[in-house]
Amino acid sequence: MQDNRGVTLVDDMQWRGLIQDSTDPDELRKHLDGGSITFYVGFDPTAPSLHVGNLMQVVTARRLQRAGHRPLLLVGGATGQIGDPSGKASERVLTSSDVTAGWVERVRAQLAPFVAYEGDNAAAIVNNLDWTGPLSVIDFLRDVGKHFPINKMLARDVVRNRLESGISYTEFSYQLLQANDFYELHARHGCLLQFGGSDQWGNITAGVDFVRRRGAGPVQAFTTPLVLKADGTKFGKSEGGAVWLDPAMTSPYAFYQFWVNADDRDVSQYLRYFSFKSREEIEELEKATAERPQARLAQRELAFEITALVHGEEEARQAVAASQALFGRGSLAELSPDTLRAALSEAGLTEVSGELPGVTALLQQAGLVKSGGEARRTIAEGGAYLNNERITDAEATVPESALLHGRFLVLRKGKRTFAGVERV
RNA sequence: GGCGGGUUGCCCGAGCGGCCAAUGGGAGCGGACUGUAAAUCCGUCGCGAAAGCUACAGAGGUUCGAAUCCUCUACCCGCCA
Repeated sequence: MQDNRGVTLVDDMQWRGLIQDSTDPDELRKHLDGGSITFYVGFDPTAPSLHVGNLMQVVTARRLQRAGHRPLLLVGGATGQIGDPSGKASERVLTSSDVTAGWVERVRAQLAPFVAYEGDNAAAIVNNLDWTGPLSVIDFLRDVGKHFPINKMLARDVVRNRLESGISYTEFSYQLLQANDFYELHARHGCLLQFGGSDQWGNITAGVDFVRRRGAGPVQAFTTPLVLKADGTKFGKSEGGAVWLDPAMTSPYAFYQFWVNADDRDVSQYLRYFSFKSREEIEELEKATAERPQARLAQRELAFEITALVHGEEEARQAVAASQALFGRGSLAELSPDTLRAALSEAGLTEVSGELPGVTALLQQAGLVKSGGEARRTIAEGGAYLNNERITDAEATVPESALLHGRFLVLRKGKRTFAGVERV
């Protein structure tokens, strides 16, 4: 399987840096560059939405399908109720079953648009609760547990790190469930490959071994690298919180802004990981970044593509337009009412009626600050702006004449956090 | 089961009975410089306009006055059995 220049899927993935570990590089190449195979990647519903940290897996699944392979996207209705100890310093508090059930549905719906359901390699979304739920304890212990030597399990880093701080039998058992998933998917759908984040390596190889021990397989696996940021902070956080894929939790505008603000040092790697642009296009953008970093061409292209992928082209275009309107050098008064309203809606628009509150209350109502004290402090620090003009007096009131087009106010905190107010 | 130590603001971590809303670091936030970048420097960082209020695991108590002393409760960590 290769494109017209003889570049295979695995070549491309290696160039992109997508393959961290693999069970057997030669076999992996045979599978991925050979015919069409069925693969799976799992997502545990640990929140009401996926976040950008999950995007690597989502995009990679899409990438494999585009190359002709058949994706099984697994939602962890069962494993999500148990809790994966991988990478966790302490036991997690269980979420109630019905809450998890709700998250399962949301995650399932969220995953759906990223893959195609037609053709020979039509994707399927599966839920491990379907086969784990009906499994009796006796069957589980006899058919699954028997293949897991305790001494091996205790030696795993994930478990060893927790021996001191404590780990319950529940979390200790997690990898058995995930291993069994691979077996079930192999048996039911002929799944030959699993991939996941590098923190999943232990769980994944447990599955590969398990399939073999039960006399099936062989099956293969690989992991994608952990996404790192040049400044050492965690990837996927913005303004304190996670960047979610759900537009109700992170607006498309905020989502777009997250990518636009990518560090110059990181943007090239992000393009390789997340974008479907060709190697030539990406190298072109890398050159642009090196020559004119201030233009942020690579960031803009990345942000548009990913926002369009997650929220659709129309939303992405609106995020771009809003960003241009708010960050453009032009005067806000010159923006048409429609443009202004659209931009502010993207950034977050609060309605007020009647008399305009003072600037302190306004900042608070618009959600830019949490308390009146913080509003005052921000003003004192020179970090609050009304219609792009610095607010100098915390006691100031807002005159009617400040309303753009007779109804809008543009509030800003710091350099890049905007909020709109509409007088209705 | 016995003995000892611990529980402080988002995190780590100081804290003499009054001068403690609580040292310091990190994160966060703002400013300057820039490119809505990085690095750096500066400022800020419970609520309240203020008076004041609420805070140092929880509940009581001693005291004019407690994060600091006493008692009980919960949780954590050592040592012994």
